[in-house]
Amino acid sequence: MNQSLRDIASKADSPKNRAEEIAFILRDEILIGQYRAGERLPSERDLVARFSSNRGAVREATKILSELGLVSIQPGGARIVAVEQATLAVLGPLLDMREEVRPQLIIEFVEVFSALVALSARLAMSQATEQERHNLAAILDRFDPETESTDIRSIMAEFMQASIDIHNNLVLRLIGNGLRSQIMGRLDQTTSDRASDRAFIDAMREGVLSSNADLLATTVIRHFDEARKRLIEQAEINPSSLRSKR
Amino acid sequence: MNQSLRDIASKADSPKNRAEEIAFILRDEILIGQYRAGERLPSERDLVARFSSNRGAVREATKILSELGLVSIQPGGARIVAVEQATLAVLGPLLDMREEVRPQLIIEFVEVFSALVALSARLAMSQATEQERHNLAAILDRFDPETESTDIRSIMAEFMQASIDIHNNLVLRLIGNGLRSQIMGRLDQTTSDRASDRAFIDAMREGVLSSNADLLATTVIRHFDEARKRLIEQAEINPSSLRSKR
DNA sequence: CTCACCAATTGGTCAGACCAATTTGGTCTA
DNA sequence: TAGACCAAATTGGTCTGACCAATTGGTGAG
Repeated sequence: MNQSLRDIASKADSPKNRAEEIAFILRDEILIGQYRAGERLPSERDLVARFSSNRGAVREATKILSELGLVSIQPGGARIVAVEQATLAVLGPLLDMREEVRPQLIIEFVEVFSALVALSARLAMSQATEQERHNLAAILDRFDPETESTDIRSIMAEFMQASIDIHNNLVLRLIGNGLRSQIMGRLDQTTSDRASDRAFIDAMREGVLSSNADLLATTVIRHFDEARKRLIEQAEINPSSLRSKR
Repeated sequence: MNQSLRDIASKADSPKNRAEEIAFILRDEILIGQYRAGERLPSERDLVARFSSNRGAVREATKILSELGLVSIQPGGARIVAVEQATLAVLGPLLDMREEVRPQLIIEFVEVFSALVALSARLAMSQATEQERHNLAAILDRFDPETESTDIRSIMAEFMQASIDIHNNLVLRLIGNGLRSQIMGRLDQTTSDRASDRAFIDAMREGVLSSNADLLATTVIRHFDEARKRLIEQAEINPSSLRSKR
């Protein structure tokens, strides 16, 4: 099929103004490891010189980095903070730039995402109306193993959103927002086993219609666990060796 | 005991400069519902007049709001975005300001947190060394039902961090960062059943030492489910009526 | 009533200045 | 020599005022 799919869906964020342009460059340099944690960021005036800009724009840029949790700004100087201290918003850029950690990061994402989908499904089931359960099932019905265009990933994302709309857990919704904006369009089109996907969707459908929260949760967990294993195989490396890479 | 405990632990964020001061005021006004989603934020020049400041500071402030996902800035005007579209960073402020949604929000937090702790414990168990399991158990051992000072909540937080350090899942860590910074110091000191806490800690301890991931996960889930029910009772309202409050 | 057009408003960019706090590097002292 | 101390340079914080480009909203023509 369209082999440029993976090209279309990446490098999402384009700067809206000079400040963001500068911020993104600096962000990427930090994520790439050009500065080490604890080091000082060049002074605002130096950055002005480097980017041929003005302090206003540079200050807005550093403000963004500060919001991302990548730098800590104080009178006297701004210092780089460890990536581990940052916000979810660094996930996307990390996926875009650090090819080495990308496979591992995707695995880690799947681990977390599956738990959240399972939770969300469980919460939704505990209070969904007949109509709402029907709507959830309808989303799952969009899956068609014949056509390769129906991406099971987008269906899961939609299912997640729909279930969040039901239980309306704000915390889960905000986390979902963060994950979605960081991951959407950055995942490769991995070929998956359509038959097992079919079985998975069917199991979920049954769980939804019978309002069986436990069945749903375990189904989700199991499926994503398989997906995770597949990813690990694709990466052709064992997970424990990857763990310490970062 | 010290009755001012709950006073000490709240209203965490204090502005570091004029820009943050302005940003926080506007953020709170938005969260309080003073502007409706879709409405326009006052123009930068108007805000300058209102806060007797300058455009530089005001622009930095709106930049912060934009990073929080609370406003969308475009040439021609900035518009307020629905809270549901925002970042985890609005959780804390919401807890501080909206007393009506506070109980519900805490319940929602517990629902999500428990799932994440369970996941984190499971992941940690899958690759923890003998030493690491021992360290986890040591954290649990800090719990002492006699002294009221040992807060089971802080122990859980520490356990979460320690387990994250083991499996080193960056996605989970970043989410954990966000939740921690928003919740830390904003939860009331609720009295819990020390006996059941003791049983919970013991069960976790056993799960950790025997490296029984499933036992750990179900233990965590069950405990937090009880905590959730207790919270609902304390709120003296039934959850379904609360759900639609927002 | 609709649409094209124009003027006002708004955000984006820029230059330059001063203040207050921190940092730095040298000096003096024990 | 090691540490305390102090002064100068650096750095972020604040402020002013100006111009540009895009959007917006009202006006007038059709």
